Amino acid sequence: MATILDIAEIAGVSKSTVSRVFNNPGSVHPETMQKVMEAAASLHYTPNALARAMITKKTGNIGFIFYSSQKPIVNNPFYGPILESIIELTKKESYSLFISSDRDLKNDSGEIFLQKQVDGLILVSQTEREIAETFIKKNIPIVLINALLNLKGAFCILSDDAGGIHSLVDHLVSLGHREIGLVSGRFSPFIFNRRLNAFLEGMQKNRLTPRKEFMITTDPDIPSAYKTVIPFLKLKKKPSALICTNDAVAVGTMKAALSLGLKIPDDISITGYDNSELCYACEPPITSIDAHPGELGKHAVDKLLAQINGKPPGKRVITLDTSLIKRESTGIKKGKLVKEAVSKL
Amino acid sequence: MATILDIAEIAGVSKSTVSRVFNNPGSVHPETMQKVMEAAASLHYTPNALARAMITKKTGNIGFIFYSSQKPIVNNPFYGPILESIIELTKKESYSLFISSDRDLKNDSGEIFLQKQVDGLILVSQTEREIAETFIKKNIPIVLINALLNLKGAFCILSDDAGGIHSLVDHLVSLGHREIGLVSGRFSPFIFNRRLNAFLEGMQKNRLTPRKEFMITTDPDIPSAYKTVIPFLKLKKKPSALICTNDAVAVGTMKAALSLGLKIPDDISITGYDNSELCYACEPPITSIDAHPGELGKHAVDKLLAQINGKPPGKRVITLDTSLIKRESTGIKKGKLVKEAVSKL
DNA sequence: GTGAAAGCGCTAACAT
DNA sequence: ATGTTAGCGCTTTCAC
Repeated sequence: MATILDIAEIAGVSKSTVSRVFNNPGSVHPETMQKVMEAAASLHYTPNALARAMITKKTGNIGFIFYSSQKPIVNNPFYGPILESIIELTKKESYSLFISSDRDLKNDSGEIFLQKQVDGLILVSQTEREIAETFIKKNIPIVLINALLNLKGAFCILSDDAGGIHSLVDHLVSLGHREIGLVSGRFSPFIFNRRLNAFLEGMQKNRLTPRKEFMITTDPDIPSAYKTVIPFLKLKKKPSALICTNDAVAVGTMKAALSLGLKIPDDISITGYDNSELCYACEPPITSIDAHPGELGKHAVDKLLAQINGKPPGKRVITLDTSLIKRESTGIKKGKLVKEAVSKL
Repeated sequence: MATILDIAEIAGVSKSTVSRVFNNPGSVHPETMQKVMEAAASLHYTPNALARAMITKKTGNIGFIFYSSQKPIVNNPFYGPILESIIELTKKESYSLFISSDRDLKNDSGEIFLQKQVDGLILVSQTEREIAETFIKKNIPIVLINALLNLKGAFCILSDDAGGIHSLVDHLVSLGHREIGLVSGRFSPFIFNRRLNAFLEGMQKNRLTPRKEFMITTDPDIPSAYKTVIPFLKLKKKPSALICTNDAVAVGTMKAALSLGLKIPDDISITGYDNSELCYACEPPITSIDAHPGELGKHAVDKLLAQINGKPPGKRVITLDTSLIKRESTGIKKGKLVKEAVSKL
């Protein structure tokens, strides 16, 4: 592998001049520059990013760290699009992206340990306070997505889960539903609880009493949701609408309902969350919440780069709005309430 | 940030000894080792991976390079799971994973240029011969996934697309179908053509003549497929079965058929490819091909690490089998052929 | 078993 | 505008 010394020799200049050609071209005589460029090309020279980073203390790397218990991170309707947008945006700013799990942040003895050199970190999903503190202390900028830490230097990008769930409850209520259930997917505790509490709040705001029997929990994939929900749907007493905390759960729930001969939305309305492809792959298409994951990624990258570049990073906590996407899985509640509901529309 | 020099001072030894403690613990007196470890702990020492890599010429990094035109790479039913498995496996081997697009491999003047230091690269989807050659020449091991290059040192992991498509054709033929169409998603030319040719071959093997009017092309997402396929399905003369080159295309096609009042599989059988969640999210569930993307990732990592560690990497080209997953979107062809078909089953 | 010294490839003062 | 020098943090001979 060619080095600047090889180039310097061929071009008949010192290695500092070669270095300048690449880092501060303005300060070099055009003719010298020409010679250096030619020499570099002839050697197929590639600068050694390591050596450069050692001096500049800038690696040009950003770490994307995910919560290891969040098993499918790439094939996740929420985190996948976030990662996709972060890849895109960091690339645009000429940063490279390192992917690893939070478990790799600790060495064998459990101490927090940054294996790789990075200029900043984006920590996604559940994040331990200790991890965040360690990096802040080491002056490595961090941004958290979907985690909230009351810690100076811990910039948090959140989605307005409460708003999302509220808009679903309101939507269902406006359709005449009073008995609304919740099918919660087992996500990180943070999100799990955020959505659960939002549901309780949303019901309360509408002067409705959430019933414990109408709140169930499942692994957040289609087959699990299907299995979990079948016995529940066989019960005599069941809600006229179900809010599922993500689309996979909604699909499983819907399939279960259909298999039991229930009509959707006539017999039961169902909503999802994430607004993934699943929503319009199934029949009927599912009403869902678009959390704009790409936007979350964008804000995270912006805040991280601001910190790295010493610019004012702005507010420490940002919560992004969600959008309600109405589809055919939700409809007017059958029965005596129909008229009232219609008048509300 | 603490360095080995700081530790050396506290422990009262030379920095070489400190270095040895971390790299060759056997060669150090237990007592000395103890002192060094304590000093390191007290300083929350983290080795500088950059400095180490500069000397050892091993970065512990692997690059995952994707074809930039392959836009959704993370949220892709085929490449997503590959990435997921590669993240998992490289992590297990204590490597870090760098993600970037093939476009970042070239500098402004179009020269191939490795911005980051890596021990090896996994190049996914379409890969330019020139890129592969450059890295091989620089002695950086590479493995290609879903690309075939006749080039010494270019290890290729392929999925048996032909086998997959053939098993679909055979399956449909066994159900009595004779008029089979193809809805091709616009993927990379390599995969596009592989599946197209496999279709032609598969038909031929069954002594059937593929008809050009029954072969259409679409962008590989649900809404595009839906739109593309509607006018086609309105034609009088149409096939009794359609092979779609991925699940999203199949879902779009199925939705279009259903919207036109066609019954599936009674009026038309439809197959997908990828065996993603979409297959069982829709109604009826879609017959598809599982290409075992996780296995592709595993083979890629294995071959790459073998090269990196100087072990025999084995065969240069590996083609992995696929599995046919039968579901309810395919059924016996209606009409006079039913009896014959049933007898074949 | 340990220390001294050299050097990985590069940048960044400091000169000139 | 260019060359000289020092040094980033670490590993690795080579002595002892």
